[in-house]
Amino acid sequence: MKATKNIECENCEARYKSIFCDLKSEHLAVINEHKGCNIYKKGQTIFSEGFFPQGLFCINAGKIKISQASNNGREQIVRLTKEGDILGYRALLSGEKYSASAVALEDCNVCLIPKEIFFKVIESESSLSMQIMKLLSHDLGKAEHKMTDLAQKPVRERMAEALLFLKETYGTESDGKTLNITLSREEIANVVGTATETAIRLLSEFKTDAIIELQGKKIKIINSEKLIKTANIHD
Amino acid sequence: MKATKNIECENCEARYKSIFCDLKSEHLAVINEHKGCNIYKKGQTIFSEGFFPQGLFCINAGKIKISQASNNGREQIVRLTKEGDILGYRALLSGEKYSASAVALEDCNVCLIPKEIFFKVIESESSLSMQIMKLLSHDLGKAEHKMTDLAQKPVRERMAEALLFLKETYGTESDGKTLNITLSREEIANVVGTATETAIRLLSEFKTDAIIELQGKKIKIINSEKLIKTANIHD
DNA sequence: AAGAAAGTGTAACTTTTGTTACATAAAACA
DNA sequence: TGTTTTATGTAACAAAAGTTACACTTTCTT
Repeated sequence: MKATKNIECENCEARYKSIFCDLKSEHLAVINEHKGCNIYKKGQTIFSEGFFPQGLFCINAGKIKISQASNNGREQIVRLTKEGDILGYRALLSGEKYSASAVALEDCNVCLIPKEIFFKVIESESSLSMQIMKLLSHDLGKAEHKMTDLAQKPVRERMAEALLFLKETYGTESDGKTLNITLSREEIANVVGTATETAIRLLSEFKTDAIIELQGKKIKIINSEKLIKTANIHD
Repeated sequence: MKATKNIECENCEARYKSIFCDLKSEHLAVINEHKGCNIYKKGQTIFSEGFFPQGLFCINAGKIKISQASNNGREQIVRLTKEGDILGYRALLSGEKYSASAVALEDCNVCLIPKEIFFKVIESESSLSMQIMKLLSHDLGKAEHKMTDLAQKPVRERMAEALLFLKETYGTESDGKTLNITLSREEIANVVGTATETAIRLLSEFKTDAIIELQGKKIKIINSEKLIKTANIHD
């Protein structure tokens, strides 16, 4: 049961932050004509692991997690996205099934560009290909960095790094300190790659160490320097 | 001190397995004209983390590991490549520094296409962009899968999966069982993401369990089914 | 609004995996 | 060829992080 809320691509605020920011207006018009918009409520699934993609999703508003289920019951959050990001491109471009599922972290407005239209536009505008290659290769860098972290860093350091990553990705509220994203403890654990209990324990420790403050699900970073030090970031 | 060994792209055997297999001959000629070939001895570095790429490497012959150093002294092998693969594209396409280093696992013959030439060819042949996007998105899928494994699977399962991955990547010798790749125990540990001692212990266990046979650095898979079961592959 | 369900927090316990230490084997080198 | 260095193997031990268990909150449902 998805509600629809159509937005014209020409007027889409999110577009200016997206890979479509420099798209020729003729191509934008084609996309606008064929796209469909949907509202997803918090917790709703945008796409599921194992299915073939039918098109490319564009996020007009809202935050979305992309996660992989593993057969021990836990899940791993592999990417986090926000307005202006595209979604579902990995599977679409590799010609594979979705290797992960996308679930709304808050109410979202997401458009879908049919795959034929998307591929047509890609072919006719080589700068868009460049943008996408840039996006993919940046993602790959991030993923490989996280691989190394998971293989080598203790959970404490990864938790610190995850909080910094959340700040970088979603920014802060007007106080400049409170993370502008609400995740459950389980979801935080699934970003870090640890058990929920361990995530809770570490957040408590960070609080004791006066690195963060906790008010329900809200996390406020009160000592950035110490957090960076705790993350022990290499390079 | 790199020896050079020039090969014509037109006659390059490895090209048929590469992203350049369908390249128009006019573009191939441009690449051939500007490329440079080098021989790298086993253990030699092709590129190093932290430097900016000057072009795209094409592997004519030989196997190469791509690994990230972390500040605890250990390294993580993030990709393994062979003849027909390209090398250094992630950093080149994202416009970033190399996030990993490439080291020859055996004597290699590798060509370098200057970046200006490569980007020129990309722009004029959109099917090549498609190929590269496919490659990148496939890599990204692999990397995210490994992320999830590292976060969730015990070392034993990851070791089993790594052996299957080595078989898939490099194949076997004529007996159909002995892996066609020679890695030190430390390198195997760096693929799996564990300590060298743990890797050795697990290989011994697999031997005891009659899953593999060991003759020096050579690994022979004598019970594929059991290995797959041990890997506990999801999906 | 009351009860049920889900999420959070804390602690004790257990398992896994890394670390240390040392013996042996193989490879490099002089 | 003998010697040094490096790699491999094994075991005991320590530390990290997962699991279990349970109390307490918050949120959802009826």
